[in-house]
Amino acid sequence: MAYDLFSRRGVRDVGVNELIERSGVAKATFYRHFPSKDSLVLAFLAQRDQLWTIETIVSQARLRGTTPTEQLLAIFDVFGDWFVRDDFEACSFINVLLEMGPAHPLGQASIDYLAKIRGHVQALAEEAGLQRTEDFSRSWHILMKGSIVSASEGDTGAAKRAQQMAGWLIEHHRS
Amino acid sequence: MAYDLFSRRGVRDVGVNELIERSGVAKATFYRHFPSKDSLVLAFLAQRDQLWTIETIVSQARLRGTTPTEQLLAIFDVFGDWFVRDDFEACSFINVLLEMGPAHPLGQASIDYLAKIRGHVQALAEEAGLQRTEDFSRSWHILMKGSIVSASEGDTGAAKRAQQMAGWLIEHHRS
DNA sequence: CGCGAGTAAGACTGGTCTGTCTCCCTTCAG
DNA sequence: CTGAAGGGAGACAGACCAGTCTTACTCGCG
Repeated sequence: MAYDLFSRRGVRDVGVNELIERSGVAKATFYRHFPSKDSLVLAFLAQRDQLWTIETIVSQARLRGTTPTEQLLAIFDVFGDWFVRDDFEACSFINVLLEMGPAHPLGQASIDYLAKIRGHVQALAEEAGLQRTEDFSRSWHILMKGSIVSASEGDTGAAKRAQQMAGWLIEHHRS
Repeated sequence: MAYDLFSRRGVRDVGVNELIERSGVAKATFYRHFPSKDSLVLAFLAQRDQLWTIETIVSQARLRGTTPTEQLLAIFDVFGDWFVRDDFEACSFINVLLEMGPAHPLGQASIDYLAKIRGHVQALAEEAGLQRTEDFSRSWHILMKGSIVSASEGDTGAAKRAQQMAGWLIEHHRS
């Protein structure tokens, strides 16, 4: 409920009143469960990490490839399918970070979840036996985030483009 | 005035009342010049294109390199200097696009200005005699946008990383 | 039965937002 | 000198915001 509204329209555009009304819960009940709207947004970000990062991107990518290298590249296959969906809503972590700024607690939380994504990439890179996996995952993440922004602009081929550069990146981290 | 506030804190976070008060102009006067806040934001985006895209990124990059290829790569040298500035405020076009969505007029305008940036890259690629410059500029733009988001997260080395991948991209578009 | 916990509904507070309107002063042209 | 135009200051409207609180109702448990 709140997840769909927040991920589709952004955390700033959806007010507490609307959430209350749509979920059929009373306002006092809401504030008994969450001390503030920000704490609900924090819960949303945690749910986003679980549903999107872990259960969609990472697990899908692991399913689509047999070797760790294939699984890494498969991330952009998953992105390719995701970018053409009509309910494509970009990355909530990037959205919240840019909307609230890195100093805001919600921006900080977004930075942490983005670092977690980078951790998944780094783990796959380790499994693939690549060199300098910290640098690798940071470069890889640039491709992921850049392609997401390009997809927001309407470039549905952004995933393929990023995947090509990702292939070169893997090559340069083999030795 | 409005330019600094909008670019630093985002167009949604800065209200008309604050702009009025800081600029010492009367509210009626403001609304005589601009029919709505959105039209002021449109003017801001145009100014951002002029001051930042054209007069900072493009002209700086052209100054720092002698050949078109060097000038392309110099974009990320300019980014590197920009990322470490304490008043680094990311890319207003990306911010507005993600904040308002691609359907909103301001989101559309941001998409147009981002396409303009891609046009500058494509022109440099033409000068450098690269192949498939449309694809090239779209891939290049992924690196630009990805590194900006990474810089927002605090990765000050994002420009160097993007520049390395940009070098590989140039190589693959030579023939 | 009786009581307390939880909840729906929604009024309310104090603040914000965009945008309109009034009042009054200054400036400048004829 | 006079009158029109424009701008500063700010009240105001109407809508929204997050968050608090009151009222009335419905449960489950002893």
